[in-house]
Order: sequence, then structure tokens, then C-alpha cells
Amino acid sequence: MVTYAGAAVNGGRLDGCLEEGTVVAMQDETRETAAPTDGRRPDTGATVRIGDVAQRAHVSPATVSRVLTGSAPVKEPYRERVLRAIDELDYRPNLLARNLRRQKVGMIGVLVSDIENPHFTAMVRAVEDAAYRLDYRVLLCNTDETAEKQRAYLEMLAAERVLGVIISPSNPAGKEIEGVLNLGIPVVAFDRPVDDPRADVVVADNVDAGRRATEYLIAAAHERIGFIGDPGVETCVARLAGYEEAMSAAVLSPRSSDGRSRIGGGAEAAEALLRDGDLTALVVANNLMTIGALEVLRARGLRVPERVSVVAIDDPFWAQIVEPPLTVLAQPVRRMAERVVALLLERLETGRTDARRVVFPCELIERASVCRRVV
Amino acid sequence: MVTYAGAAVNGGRLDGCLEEGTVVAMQDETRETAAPTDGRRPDTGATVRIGDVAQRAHVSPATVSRVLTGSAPVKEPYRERVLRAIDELDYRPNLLARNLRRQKVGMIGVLVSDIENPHFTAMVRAVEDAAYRLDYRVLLCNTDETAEKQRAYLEMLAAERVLGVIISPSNPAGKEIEGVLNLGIPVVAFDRPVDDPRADVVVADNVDAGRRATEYLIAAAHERIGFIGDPGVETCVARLAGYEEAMSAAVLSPRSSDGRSRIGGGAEAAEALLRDGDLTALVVANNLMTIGALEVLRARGLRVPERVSVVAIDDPFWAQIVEPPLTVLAQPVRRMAERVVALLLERLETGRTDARRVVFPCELIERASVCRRVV
DNA sequence: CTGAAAGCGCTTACAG
DNA sequence: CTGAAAGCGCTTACAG
Repeated sequence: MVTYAGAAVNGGRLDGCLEEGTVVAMQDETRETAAPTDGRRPDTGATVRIGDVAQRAHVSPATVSRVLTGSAPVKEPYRERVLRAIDELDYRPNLLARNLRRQKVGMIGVLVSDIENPHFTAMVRAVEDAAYRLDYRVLLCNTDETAEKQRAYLEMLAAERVLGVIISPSNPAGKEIEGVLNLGIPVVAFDRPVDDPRADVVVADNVDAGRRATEYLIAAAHERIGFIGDPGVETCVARLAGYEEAMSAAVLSPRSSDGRSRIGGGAEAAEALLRDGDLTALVVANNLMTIGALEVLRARGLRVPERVSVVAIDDPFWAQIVEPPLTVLAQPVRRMAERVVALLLERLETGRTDARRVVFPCELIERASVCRRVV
Repeated sequence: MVTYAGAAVNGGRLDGCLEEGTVVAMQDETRETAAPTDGRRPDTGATVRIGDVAQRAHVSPATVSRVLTGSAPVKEPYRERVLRAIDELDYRPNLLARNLRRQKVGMIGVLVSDIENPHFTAMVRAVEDAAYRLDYRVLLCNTDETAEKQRAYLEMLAAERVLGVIISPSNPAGKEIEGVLNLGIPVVAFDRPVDDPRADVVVADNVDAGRRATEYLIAAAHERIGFIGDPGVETCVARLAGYEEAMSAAVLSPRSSDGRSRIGGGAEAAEALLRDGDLTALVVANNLMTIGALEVLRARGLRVPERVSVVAIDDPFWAQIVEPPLTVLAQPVRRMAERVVALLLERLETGRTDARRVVFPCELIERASVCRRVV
């Protein structure tokens, strides 16, 4: 707080002159000061190694290693001397060396296709939780729906010899994953399937989700129902398929638009659908696109649900504070994440090699964004 | 899609019997099948090493290394033989060995205190983007507002000898960071300051944000203004200080409550404040707590802004679709993140050692969650 | 239970 | 420009 009080003295000179993204302006708005460096040098260089500890404790490096890792018992006079030496020298083992020796790292890699999407974020959170408890550290990579970043990260994870890989594949899935698999590193795919038959897969039943979302609207007498999806993303394609099934079963004509999985795309897709025809309902295939669609409906003064009913797929944390609270098909994210970790661990611990595919049904949560169409 | 069609055949048997979190039920809801394993063994074991490549290309390992890293030019007959051998053997260098030899990894560690908070998620995204472009890989750790996880991850990053650390410290900040700093690994703190004077710090001007949020409400004739914060989180404490400054400058009595930085806590804090007195306005110190507060206001039928006006600090992506769209003090997240990466790189590349502190002002964005108090 | 020694798979001065 | 050799800092059979 002391620092803060000082920092705030001449703060907040905005005066409306702030322009988002203007880097030049940043110089003016920010204050930059050199903090005192208190004499301590960042003492690079002379790092202490296991040999130094051994010497100081009058034991062999092997013994130090053994107390460090607990790989074998060490008798009392030695043990304590080692511990003290470690403490006195502030020794921290170099994992780079340990990893090389052991030919593995205590990490599992998690590749996520969009870290800003709350759906993935919730997944990651659950995965990290579970893995952490089991003493695995998580190396999280954001592939940004990009094949190139996915390849680069997969390459790195393979080179780094992680214990296992958990991935929500960016499309097109599959090819780049072989390198990892060939190294004998187990992979489990979540949210979206992966082509390689050696990988486990945990997905929601997306075509069912799309179908049920649509059927729910049809049951409320809607007929002109649009769909916002993303032809480039496998989950959305499946949801679209479910939507189309339901529509054709009811002899209604489907109309869908590409929302590119993002907020902005969802907005554009909504615009396009609205332009083309007089919709009374919308199925939106993911939570980010739902935001875009809602923004457009609001901007046009089309009230939800009276004028346009909406069913979203995904149940993000904000679904209830939106006006009206969203009726959704929710994936059991937490349980799916736990399953993902369990599958990976099973492979790690039992050496299982036959691939599993687990499909979770979604749950319909009725809130207030759908009403019966007034005929 | 083929796989999907099959998967969906008997999908979606929910029938209302699904209970969130019931693990037992999971067995019934999910279908698990063994996928074909197509004969390929996960050929563990016989990994190919640089020596194998060298042998096949009739060159020395040193030469292979040189074409791999580009550390020195390699003449044509050799170069091509090496490339072919690499390709034929599907060789991928073992980074564990490379790292050990070089005594560093091409990774920077990013520690974030809550990965489910869109504020951090946006930050992480921007950091990852910038770092990736510069060819650094990001090791992301979720500390969960927990000193223990923070310590464990910091320990790991130190042992792993990452190039640099970017951290939004969980409180209490500081102590655990010394190990990293002592190793000569640069650290830059974001969102919240870190105690060690060797670290760079990039923060928003939080007391100013709290003050301006409050002044804005006071200017709209509000007098009974509550504050939802988190005494355990430095940013929130600063925002509270700003709030208190503004209140006492206007001779109004402050009333604040602890929302523990989460949705649930925000809800409880709102309940508590509402119970204690007849508020007409609320300042909420972060976006997650804002959700909780809004849920409570909605549940009680207290309309925003007519009955209770709200100013939130943080401008998450959902601020505009909420009803009413939120008036907020927004941090320039993207620019802050870019600054963070720039500071780290500067240390990495120029070897700068004097610490910097950069403070960004927040921007007031007026939307519709505040109205003039009707006297 | 402890120590001496080999080795994990690379990279990089050092010669040539 | 290329190769032989040393070495990064650990761990782990192998003796004792």
C-alpha cells in the first residue's frame, strides 16, 4: 500500500485523450520510475551444484541425490549434514539435468484452442486442479485455433518429453499429433476428437445437443429458426448436423451462418441471418458467438425472447446475469475434465494402450431466453 | 463427422435424471468404447538420437547439430545428407539434452492467480501472443490465489531454469520469488506489485480507479454508496482506498464488504451490504464479484440502475450484454500486457537490471448501469 | 547404506 | 567448414 499511495499522487490524467491501442500515447499516460535496487546483485554465474553440497556435507553426490529424491534411505549423520548443506548453500537442483537423466519431465502439456473462451478456461482449470493434486505440473499452450501454433507447441512438447498431452485440437486435427504419439507419449483429446486412433477422446454429444436445442424451439412452436455455427470447428459442425436433423424431421428449412467461434463473428452471423429472413428463434453453437448475437439483437431492439428466442450451447458463468438469463445446453465440463485427467493417468500408471472414447450428454437448462412463438 | 454420426446414435438419454457432480451417474450417461488400434505399436524405447542421424548421414554428431541449430554453416553435400537422414529417421532432437547443455530453456513462465477470471485470461492471451511472436514458449501456471501453489510453481520454474517469469502474485506476494531472482531469472509482476525491488512491476492505477468510480456516483447525487472488495488482494485494497478517499472528501460514510474476488463472494457481499442499509449505489472491485452482485440484485428485484446504480472495475467481454450494459473503469489490458512482455524482453536482451514500475491509468467507460439518484 | 563411475543426448570450444 | 572430445548436472546400476 505504501507504494500505491505514492503511485497514485498524479494518477488518472485521462481527460478523454486516451485512444485504445495508441502506443505513442502510452508514453504520456504512464509514469515510469526506477525502483531502488538495494545493492543485491542478481548473482548470476556461480550456481551451486550437487557436488558443492556433497563437498560441504562430506558425502558423495550420490548421497545428496538420495536425500533429495528419497530414492533410497540415508542414515542419520549423513542425512542431516546434507540437509544443512542444502540449506546453507540455498541449493536448488537443476531439473534440466535431472530430466535428462530420467528422460522425462514431471509435466503434462495442455493445448487449448482458445484460452479466452470460458468454456476452455473452465476445462483447463479443472484439468490443472486434478493434475496438480496428483503432483503433475501443467504446461499450458494456447493454439489460438491455429494449425501452425498447434504444430509448434506439439513439437515443443515432444522435444521436451512431457509425460502426456491433453489437447482440444485446432482444426484440422490429427496430423501433427503423430510425432508425440510416436514418441510413446499418451494423448487425450477433449472437446474435439483427434484423428489418430491411438488417442483417447472425451467429447460432448454435440449432434445431440444441436438436435435437442432445436427440438426445444420447435416444441415452442418456432419454425423460422436460424443457426450460428462455425464450419471450421468440429464441435460446431456436429451441432449443426443435429440442428439440421431436427429441422428436417419437422419439415422446416434450415438456415445457418458462420460465426467463426468468436464474439465478432457471432455478431456478423446474426446480422446475416436477420437480413435474410424473418427469424423468430436462434440456436447459437458456442458461448462467445452468443455474446455477439445478443449484442446485435439488442442493438436492433429485437427483444429476447419475445421477438427472437435464443438457445445457446455452452453454459458459461455469465449465462445467468444476461438479460434474459439464457436457456442453454450445458456440457458437464467439470466431470469431463476429471475424466480427461483420469484417462491420461490411467495410461501413465497402468500403461494402457487401447484407446477410449467417452461421450458425455449435455444437459438442457431452461432459463428465460425462449418463449412460445405467438402465432 | 463419421465418428460423430455413430456416436450420436443412442445419445442424449438424460430424462432429467442427470445430477450435476454425481460421479456414479456418469457411468450410465457415458458410452465408452475401445477404438481400433490399427496395429501400430506406440513404439516406445528405440528413440533415435543425434548419433543415429550422424551415422546414417556419414557425418559427425557435431555437424548434425550445426544444421539443426544453424549455429554454423554446413556445406552442401553434408547438409543435404543430414536433412535426409533426419527425415528418414523422423528424428526429433531431445530438448532435455539441449537444455542441459545450454543451461536454459526457451520458455518463460507465466503465473496467474486465477485463470478463470477473464481479466487474467485477457492478460495471458496478450502475453502469450507477444511472446510467441518472439519465439518464446509460454509455460502457464494457475496459482489459484494460493501461496502454496505459487511457491510450488515458482520452485519448478526456478528448477526448470526458465528464461524469465511473469507473475500476477497471489498474496502475500514476494517471498517465494526470491529463489527465482537469486538465480538471475528476471521477473516482471503484473496486475499486482511484488515486494522484491529487483522485479519490474506493471499495474493499473487502482486507487485512482476506485476514487473515480466513486466520484462518478457522487456526481450523480448518490450518497449511500457501498463497496465490494477483497482485503486479501492488493488491487482491491487499493481500489478500496480510492473509494474511501472519495467518500471522505464528500463527507460520506463508507461501507464495504469482502467479496473474496469470486462470483459467490460477490453475491454474499452484496447481500451483506443490502442487509445493513439502504444503498443506492455500488462500486464493485472486480468483474467476477460484479456477476455475483448483479445476480443478487436481480434476485431481489432491485433494478439497475433505477434502484441501485453500479460501477464495476474491470471491463470484461460480457460487460455489454449484461442488462443494463455496465459502466466501468477499464484497464488497458492489452497495452499493459504488451508492456509486460517488452520489459521482460528488454531484460533478456539488454541485460538491464534496474527495476521499472509502470502504472497505467484506467479509463471510465460510461454505459447504462448508473443513473442520477432520485432525491 | 555409501561411493566411484558411467551415462542421459545434446552443444561447443578446440584443433585441423 | 568438419570432427573428436569434453562437459552440462544430475541419477542410478554396480560394488563394497
